[in-house]
Amino acid sequence: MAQKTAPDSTRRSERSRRAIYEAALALVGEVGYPKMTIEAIAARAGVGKQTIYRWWPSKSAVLLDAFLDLSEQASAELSEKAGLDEVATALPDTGDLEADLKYVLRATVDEMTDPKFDAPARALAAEGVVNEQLGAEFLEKLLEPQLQLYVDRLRAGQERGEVAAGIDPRIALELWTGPLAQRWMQRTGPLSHAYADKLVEYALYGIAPR
Amino acid sequence: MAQKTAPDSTRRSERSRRAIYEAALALVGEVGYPKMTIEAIAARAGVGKQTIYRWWPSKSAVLLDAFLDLSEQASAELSEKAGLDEVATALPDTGDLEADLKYVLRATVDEMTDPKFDAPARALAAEGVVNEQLGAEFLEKLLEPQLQLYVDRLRAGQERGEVAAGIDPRIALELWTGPLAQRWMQRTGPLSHAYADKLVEYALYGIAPR
Amino acid sequence: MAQKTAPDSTRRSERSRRAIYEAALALVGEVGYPKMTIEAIAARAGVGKQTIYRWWPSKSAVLLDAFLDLSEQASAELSEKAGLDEVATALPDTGDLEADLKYVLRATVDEMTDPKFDAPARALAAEGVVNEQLGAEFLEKLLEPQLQLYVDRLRAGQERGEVAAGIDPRIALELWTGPLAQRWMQRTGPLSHAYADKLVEYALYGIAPR
Amino acid sequence: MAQKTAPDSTRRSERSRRAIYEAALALVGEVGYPKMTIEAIAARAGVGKQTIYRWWPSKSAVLLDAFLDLSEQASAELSEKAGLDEVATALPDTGDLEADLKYVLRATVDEMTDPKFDAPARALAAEGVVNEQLGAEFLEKLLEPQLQLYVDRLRAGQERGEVAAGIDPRIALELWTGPLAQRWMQRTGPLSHAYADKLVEYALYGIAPR
DNA sequence: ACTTAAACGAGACGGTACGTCGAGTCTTACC
DNA sequence: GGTAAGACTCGACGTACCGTCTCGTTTAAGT
Repeated sequence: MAQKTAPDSTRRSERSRRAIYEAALALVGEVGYPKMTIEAIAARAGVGKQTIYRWWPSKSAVLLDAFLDLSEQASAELSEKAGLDEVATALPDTGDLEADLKYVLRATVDEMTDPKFDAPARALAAEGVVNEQLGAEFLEKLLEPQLQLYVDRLRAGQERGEVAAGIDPRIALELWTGPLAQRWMQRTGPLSHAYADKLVEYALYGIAPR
Repeated sequence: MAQKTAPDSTRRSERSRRAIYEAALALVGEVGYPKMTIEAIAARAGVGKQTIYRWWPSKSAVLLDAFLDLSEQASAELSEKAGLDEVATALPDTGDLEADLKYVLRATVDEMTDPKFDAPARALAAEGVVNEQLGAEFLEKLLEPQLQLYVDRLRAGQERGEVAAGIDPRIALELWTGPLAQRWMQRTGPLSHAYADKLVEYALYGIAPR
Repeated sequence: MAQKTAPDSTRRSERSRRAIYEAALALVGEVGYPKMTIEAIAARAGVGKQTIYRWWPSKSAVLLDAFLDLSEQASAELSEKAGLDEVATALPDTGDLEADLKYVLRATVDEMTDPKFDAPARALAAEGVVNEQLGAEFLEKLLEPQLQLYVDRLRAGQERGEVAAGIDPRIALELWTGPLAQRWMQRTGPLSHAYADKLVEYALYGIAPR
Repeated sequence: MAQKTAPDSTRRSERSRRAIYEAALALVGEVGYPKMTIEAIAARAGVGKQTIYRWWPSKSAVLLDAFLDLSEQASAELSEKAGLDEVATALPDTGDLEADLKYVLRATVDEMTDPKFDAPARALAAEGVVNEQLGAEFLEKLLEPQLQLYVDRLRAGQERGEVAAGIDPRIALELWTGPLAQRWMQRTGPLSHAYADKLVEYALYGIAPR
């Protein structure tokens, strides 16, 4: 079942790939997603259109890869600053779930607020809402790994009695990721550290009188 | 601050307006948002393109109005079926917050699952993520009124002691709207009545051991 | 065989008619024939589009009437200046054909050079080349009467022996009108009094050695 | 003074160029110049609109090139039929100017009467009346070369005493080209061989009694 | 080091949709 | 009933990108 003579990735030009990522990210920030056209990316990257079409099926796929690349770099840098040899692979676990969650959510708020991430991330999120295939990839490569960290931390908490035994971690984590995502995507309210803190508290202790 | 000789809305063709709404909703369902072009809407509605451009600035604006119209009709029908003279303007309040919320959230899940609503709503939600202006209008005209119902119900609950006094209703309601929105938009998990129920329970009582 | 309820010309607005003529002539001069649109004429004349469509079938017809009106006014003025009670209805006949023709052709050159006449006349001439119906009307109402004057003068000349007996006046006159028309329409050379004089001489005496 | 990144003519599609010429000529004949739209040409030629806009600035320019191409082909064919290796580059010169002119003018009348040439030629002539730029090109590329042939023949005649010494050939030739052009463009009378003959006679010997 | 095939830049191509303009028709309100 | 105003359907405009397809020109692997 031969592809249309699939390209030989060993001979791929790294130079072009990087230039395309940079062009895509720059354009989505400067002129917005709809005007981030394949032609514009090619022109800005000094690359032939065919080179883009050879390696990606659509402009959203280009942007997704560019953004994944950006994220990797960013988390590598972050880990480096923290003096680590490797990228962090788990949430902090000080034994105080509330504090740990607040710490992480504040960082998430900061990232959502950073314009460098905001433009491409919004574009991808939006595309994913409507384009199931891209949404799945976005979910799998970006969201899921992050959500899994919460699952792990919650399970650890459960073992230690920080979290009630019957709780499904997969649903529990949505008590804060959901609201954050909604405020970010639909702008239903401001994103702040104070808000993040409140979310954690409400999620942990509920809104009914104890 | 004169527009470009704004059109005279008293002479507007009601016939065309309705045909445009129907065409837009049908197309977004049948071929998806990207292929729901202005030309296709015009052709299907038997209308000149100019008639669309005269009254709306973009295809997303057309779809928004079409969807608002659809929502109005739908809620009018719903109220009628329920034997009411007017459209429902508040959440049920039986004195049992948990039950009331579950009832409403189950209905919300059903709506999110209804393909008639799904396609246009997704398209608008996606557009709103990226297009701040449209997002604001979507929020103001559709989301906000619904969120306000929760605020009202929660305040009533607070007075009656169903909800802790210090709770900010505006944040509290996100404990369930956020997760639902996220599952719907980002497909992070299935949308079911059982899920809705769990959300309400977690939100009310928290995930920490009581 | 009723027309589409033919308009009642007795109730026609003279005011509008004049305004339309002025607008058409002004526009054809200022922006050229292709941009002399019905909408532009209506707007400039402060007139509804329908008023134009009621009385004329096309923009070329409007321009033709406007130009005929202009010509009438112009020749009326001319006659007035010459101290005549009526419009001139014949070429001068001093008994010297060569002198008479030179006099008339010089005047024709002057008119062709006058920018007030040039723009609309060119537009109409061009339209007439391609649009047989308009061409016929242009010929009948404008050209033919002028050509007839030459026929009359030539016949008078023939009786007096100024013109050879066997000559067909209808063809003879084209020896100067043809070249003038060509230089004007196709810009094959400059239009000047000297050129007009030469034409008359060549036409009268031929180019072969006598 | 760089154009807007002028296209690379070495990579131009010959196939498309020919198809466009054929479509333009066919359309101008079938539906007339005003309905010979760029879109119709593109559709008929099986070509994208952009391919037309890339190489020509307007539909009149397309038609001019198509017509020039047609003329070249036609005169090539003509020469071939006459058993010549090259295209004829001069008028016949038998020593009898009258006969030579009559021969050529009869051929001109035939061409003006041929519907294959008539439609595009009229359209171009009309456009040239109003559009100075196109008129100049029409003149330079089509008319001028033909007129020059007369100049050459007349000068030869002058040397041989067929034409009076003082005659300006550039004006003399208009004695027949002007009338022919006028009859063709303005339909002031029928175009026939007899008419052509008369024109030559009048032009050579004048209309005054000898 | 040389050959050679694939990736590359460039950009012309057949298309689709854009947003605008004007044509010609129709309706409304005014005089 | 003619008129000014202007909304309507329709079709073409000229532009922007799409995704495909040549063109030479690098460039890197395998001799």
